[in-house]
Amino acid sequence: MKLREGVEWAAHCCINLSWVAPDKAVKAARLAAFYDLPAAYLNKQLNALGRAGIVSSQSGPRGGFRLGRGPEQITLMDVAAAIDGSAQAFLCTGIRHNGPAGELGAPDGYRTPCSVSRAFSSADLLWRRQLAAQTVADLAAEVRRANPAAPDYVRHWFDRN
Amino acid sequence: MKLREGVEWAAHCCINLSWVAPDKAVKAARLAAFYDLPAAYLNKQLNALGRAGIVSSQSGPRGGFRLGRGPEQITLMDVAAAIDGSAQAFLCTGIRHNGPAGELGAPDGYRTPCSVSRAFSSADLLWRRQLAAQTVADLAAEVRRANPAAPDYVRHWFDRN
DNA sequence: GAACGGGTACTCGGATAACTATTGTCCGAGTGACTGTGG
DNA sequence: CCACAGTCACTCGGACAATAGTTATCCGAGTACCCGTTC
Repeated sequence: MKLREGVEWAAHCCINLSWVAPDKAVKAARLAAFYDLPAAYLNKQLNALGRAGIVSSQSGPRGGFRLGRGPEQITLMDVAAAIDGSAQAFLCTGIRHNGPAGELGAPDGYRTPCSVSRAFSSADLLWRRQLAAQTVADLAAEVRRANPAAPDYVRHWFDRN
Repeated sequence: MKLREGVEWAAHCCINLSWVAPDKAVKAARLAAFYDLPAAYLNKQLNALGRAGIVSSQSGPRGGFRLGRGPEQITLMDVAAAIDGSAQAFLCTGIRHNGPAGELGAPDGYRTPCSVSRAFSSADLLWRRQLAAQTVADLAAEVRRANPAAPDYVRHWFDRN
């Protein structure tokens, strides 16, 4: 089980975007440069955030990305789902319906869902709840507590160019 | 984020193995036939379970697999870790140390762990706890509740050959 | 009749190949800003 | 001086390639059983 690397990038970018002036768009290349990331690929991830409404984008000169809504309205689950998809980790393929095992459920098939599937779903649910409980604003506040200079530093760095 | 398909197979096989006589080994081909799975590939997964001590294996005629310990001692987390690896879903690559972002932590580097990483770790922890709280014995009992005929059916089917 | 040794068939285990998904790159479409011209 | 049209440079967005990871297959190593032989 592995999350795509883009999730990390996207989360950090959201935090940074929460610190720049709301009316200022930051272009992908600039966001990438802050962490030495491949610009074109980060752009791809930001596209995904855009499709999910987490950021809004604008083409052309003075274009770029900005948060699509307040940072307290964006959860980590939103970000993870936008980049990595919202499918749950365990996909029940229903193997118990195949072969001799299928006879057990006859004649009307299994009625209750697979116990294995339910077990994993319950774990998934906790994972999702925990991510949904943490917003970009929360993370930004935490970063600020550990490093009070961060917001200003970020804002000014993105203001240049 | 996606778990390997083998996790599902392994979980079901563990449940089935919990129902056959403890001194009877079941060969991979037989376990596979029960669900119409590719035998050689399932064998690979069972190898992984063996390396983790979840099942014990024996070569040669009358060989096969059996549970390495009582089903109440095997958690779903054990199974998932054996097949899918125990690394957590979110791997912090520490991008904040790269490029201009790295200057923020200067001169002695960041001291507290990345807030994004911590957020995902907390979700991971809940996921793991939930899986670790459910044993193969629990799942087997649940299957039995939904379908009381299952244990006998399985035991007898695996007894033939 | 019992014990022993060799052969045989069977099953796991890891090495090898095919395939799918993720990661990375590139170029075209769209957009706003700038410049020069005319009123 | 102001308004306007044309041109240009810039940035996103999706199409295309490279790489890594997962899925599937195959053959060799090891093991217990069976059978024939010998004491």
